[in-house]
Amino acid sequence: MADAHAGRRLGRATVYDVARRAGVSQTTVTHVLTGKRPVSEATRERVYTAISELDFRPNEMARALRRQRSHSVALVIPNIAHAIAPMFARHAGVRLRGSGYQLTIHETDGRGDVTREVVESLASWSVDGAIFSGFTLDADMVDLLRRRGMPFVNAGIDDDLPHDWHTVRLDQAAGIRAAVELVAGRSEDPIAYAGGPLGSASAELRRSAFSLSMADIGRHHDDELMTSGDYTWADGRDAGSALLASGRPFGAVVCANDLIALGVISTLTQAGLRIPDDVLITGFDNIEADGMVHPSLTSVETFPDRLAELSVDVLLTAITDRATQARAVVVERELVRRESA
Amino acid sequence: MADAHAGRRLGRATVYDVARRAGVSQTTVTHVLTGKRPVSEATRERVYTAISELDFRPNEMARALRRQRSHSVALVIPNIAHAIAPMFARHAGVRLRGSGYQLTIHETDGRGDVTREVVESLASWSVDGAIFSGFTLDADMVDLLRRRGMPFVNAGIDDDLPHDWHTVRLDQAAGIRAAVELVAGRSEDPIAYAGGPLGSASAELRRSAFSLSMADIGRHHDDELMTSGDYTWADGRDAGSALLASGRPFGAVVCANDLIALGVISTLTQAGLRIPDDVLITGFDNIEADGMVHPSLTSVETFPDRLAELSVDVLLTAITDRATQARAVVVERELVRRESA
DNA sequence: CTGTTAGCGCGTTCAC
DNA sequence: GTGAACGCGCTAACAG
Repeated sequence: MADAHAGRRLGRATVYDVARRAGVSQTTVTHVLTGKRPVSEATRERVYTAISELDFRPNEMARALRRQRSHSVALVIPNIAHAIAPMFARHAGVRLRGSGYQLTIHETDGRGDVTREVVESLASWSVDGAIFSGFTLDADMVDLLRRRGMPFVNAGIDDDLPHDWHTVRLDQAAGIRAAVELVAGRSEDPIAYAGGPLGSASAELRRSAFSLSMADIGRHHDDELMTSGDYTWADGRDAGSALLASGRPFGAVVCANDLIALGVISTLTQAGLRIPDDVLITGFDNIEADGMVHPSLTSVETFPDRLAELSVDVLLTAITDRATQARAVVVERELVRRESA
Repeated sequence: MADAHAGRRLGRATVYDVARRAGVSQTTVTHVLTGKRPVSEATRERVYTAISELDFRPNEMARALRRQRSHSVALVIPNIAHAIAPMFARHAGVRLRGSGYQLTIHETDGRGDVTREVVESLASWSVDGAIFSGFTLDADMVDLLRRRGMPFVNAGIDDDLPHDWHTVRLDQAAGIRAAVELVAGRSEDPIAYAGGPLGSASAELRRSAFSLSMADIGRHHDDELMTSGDYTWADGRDAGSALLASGRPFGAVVCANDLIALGVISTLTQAGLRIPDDVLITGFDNIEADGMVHPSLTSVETFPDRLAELSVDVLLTAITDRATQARAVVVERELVRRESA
């Protein structure tokens, strides 16, 4: 009988080649590979030998086409080089590989149109699910994802709205509260707040967490001692100047992130104030630089590893069991004490 | 006549659906999509209408299977969260998307066995080519890549050996030389060197670049004023202590990287020395923290964007024209002057 | 426990 | 300028 497959073999061995060499059918080879049905010990043995002799590897594209899923998960983020994104990506990747999945990374630059385009493309790549991290999905996008039947989780979001999709939140408020309690316990003087940009959900949340925490511990906050600006070192310097210019005395500055804190320290130090003797400073994010500056910066740690692992776990559950109700997980934050407070 | 394809449509529209709706054949739809053969204006119009009406998107897995290439390239790195890796990944991704490619990232933790496994898997994903960054490929791996017919480029390597494959090197020596010349022009006192780990190719290269540069400008280097240690802040602190303990006077410390430099500054400052008045300090890598410390750190910049773009360009050329001779590109480095020197 | 057969959705001959 | 038909390599009914 003519061999329909003979004479191919330009590149790598196929299941068919393995089957022929092992003297079995393609089906059997597949089932040795996937373990989806029992194969006799002897046959399996022969198949494995053939596989290693031919240096066979299943073609993942063919698999994905056939199965309609690629055993890969997408991470969709604004910027892979930003803040905790690299750590998040790293830990998510490790966790996923542990479960037999591959991670692909897609940047959006924070643009909605790009995000939409990415989502559309994910479906055509047979991606099994997606993790959206570092921003909150809008209703349109959620709708699109659902229409495409793509399981997803929205991770690292820092608003405090209720959402009816899987979320893994960062507990902003708890971090700020810990910082407030720390400095309040160490200084009777007024406590200042160097905040993030007005209008940013995350910044507003941190700001109100500050006010609430102050009220909770019976301390009055002074609006003159609250600044706002971008999450940058330069704006942190400005914040420091503004606080000094206010003429109000203050014994501590709780900052909305580390870059701002470092800027504040820079200004105050230049003005002759000593940290932490004259003013206590706390940051937020616990970036690498915190331990390398003088004074080293007390900061609120986000756990990118926990965040990533929880996100992956939630997603994998959603992939396996598409009917699960929307889960909302919260990742705690923790104060890392250093010299500045 | 029975329609063999009728009744499917569980998920997304296929070329066949588009063809039927536009009243043409699959073939024509494909050719409208790929532009690989002329299609009359009228037909094309009808096809496009059908495409948008059905919200059609080609299934990338089917394409990849058919074409034996996925229009994607792999970035293989030890650790996505390390040093310039995030920036590299970002710029490589942007550049690739600009050319219609998708980037996938694969971490190896610096382990040879993982690297090998990754390479094997790349072939089965029909990846078009690979960028290996942050380490030098060994002969075995190169051999494997060639057997698999996978175009690749080895980027961000910092040894100075000749290689017969596509490379994009970092010019270590030029950066060190610039630092030496800068501090030599500003201080007549002996120049110290705080180096990286003994035995690391990169560290050895930087160290010898230091010695050579010193010789070139007619300055004698003192072995007592040369330290070694890991590329960490802690080891930088030790380096600073060692230099002080040597009892030799020195007017500058050229450091093998920024973390070491920040550690050195930390120690020297604590010992009462003023930077840059008493001692000039230079770093290497130009990390984000450099601009946020006091004094801010003069450092040697690596251009991750240039490195990434050149790597992509070399790779794409190799993919297009597999016969090109091994290319060796060098990315310059540049001194960024700040307060410390 | 094993084999036969029919596609997954597309690109690409070969024919007209 | 357009179609019919085949197969990329694999998995999954269906059969025995």
